Amino acid sequence: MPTENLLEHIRKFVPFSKEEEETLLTYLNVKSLKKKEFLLKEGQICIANHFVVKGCLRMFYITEEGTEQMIQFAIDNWWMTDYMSFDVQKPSQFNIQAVENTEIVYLDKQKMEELFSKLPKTERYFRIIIQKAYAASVMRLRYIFTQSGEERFLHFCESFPEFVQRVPQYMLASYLGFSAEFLSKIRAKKI
Amino acid sequence: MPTENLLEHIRKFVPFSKEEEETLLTYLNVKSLKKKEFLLKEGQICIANHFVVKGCLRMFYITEEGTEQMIQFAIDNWWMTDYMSFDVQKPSQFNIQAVENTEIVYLDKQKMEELFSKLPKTERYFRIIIQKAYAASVMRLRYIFTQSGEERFLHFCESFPEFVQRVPQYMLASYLGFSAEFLSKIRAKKI
DNA sequence: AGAAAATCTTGAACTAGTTCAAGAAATGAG
DNA sequence: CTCATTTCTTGAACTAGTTCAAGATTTTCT
Repeated sequence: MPTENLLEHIRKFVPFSKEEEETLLTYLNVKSLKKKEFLLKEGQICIANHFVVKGCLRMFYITEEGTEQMIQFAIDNWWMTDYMSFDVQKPSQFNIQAVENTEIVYLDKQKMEELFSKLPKTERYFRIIIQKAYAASVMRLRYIFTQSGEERFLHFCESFPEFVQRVPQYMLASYLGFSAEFLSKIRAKKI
Repeated sequence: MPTENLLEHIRKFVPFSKEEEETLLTYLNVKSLKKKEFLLKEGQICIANHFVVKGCLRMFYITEEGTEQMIQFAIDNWWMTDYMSFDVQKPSQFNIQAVENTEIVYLDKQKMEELFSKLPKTERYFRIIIQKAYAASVMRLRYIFTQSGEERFLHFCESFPEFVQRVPQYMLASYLGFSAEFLSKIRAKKI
């Protein structure tokens, strides 16, 4: 049951009663995505918050030069949405796409608001996970400012060894803030 | 009354009754900081979340080369804390310091938790403002990845003209991700 | 299996931004 | 008003990482 993964994740942060969990379930939708399927395209309004049960999503945009710039990834047990667009329901500047076949549970904007008033504890859960995502984003800035491309790559390989195998190198290079060719040269040196 | 500024900010996002506002006030502390006074030093545990009523705070760290790297600023009506340290009460990797004489209202960790259970609506307020801060942080990454140093500077000047006068250039340069010398050269070209 | 699409590699020429050093200008404290 | 501190500027030498282009390898699809 995909929704069970989400409940388990929620329980780690906020305790719910059986009844509350039942109620929560009625707000959730489930979806299976094929590799390369889009959840959001630049210009569209982001209408849902997505929880990855199994698989991998990426958020990216296309630069003026026409290359893809990776912003973030979400793997098992991570939420992914464009809060900028989701919050005020304005067109998004990002794409969200499945990197591999992916199962998600999602909550759309309206249901999320209803859920917050019905079960205020869910708002606590999101306060906590968004706070953690924000803290991680600040740390990412720190790495980008301080470390060289090579250092960032080595550090990333140590921190997420499984992940490095899972996404194409050019996506990882872009996420780390350098060109695909440069990543190829780093690897040539190290192997 | 400095706390009145905060109440006004909160009201923009979540409506409170008079009684609730009274209760909220009892959790808040007020403090005046002299220019260069520290709220947090690297290695200390971050015990409070700070709301700037008037003035300016900066968050930064010292790189291996011994230079200051700016992470963010907070001016009037912004919250500032190191959520990484605040959340799990581990030593911080950042400094928070007043750039000019600054008045703040602050909530310490324990009071914040108490407040969340006493008035769940305050947790909604923080969910909203942290979500906005997170969205802004993602946009900042976008600018850093896509724009050249010069473009980022010009864009920043357009977006926050008053602010550019207010902080030393070397802090702004560091915040924008390049050296103080380079900012000096950009300005020489444009004026 | 075989063709097409996607991904990775390599080298050469290049550039945005750094580093160092030293002086000039502005601001602040007594 | 003056001395000390902080901030800003400028030029020259340098480097981390880019861009372009073309070929090699791997994966995917039928």
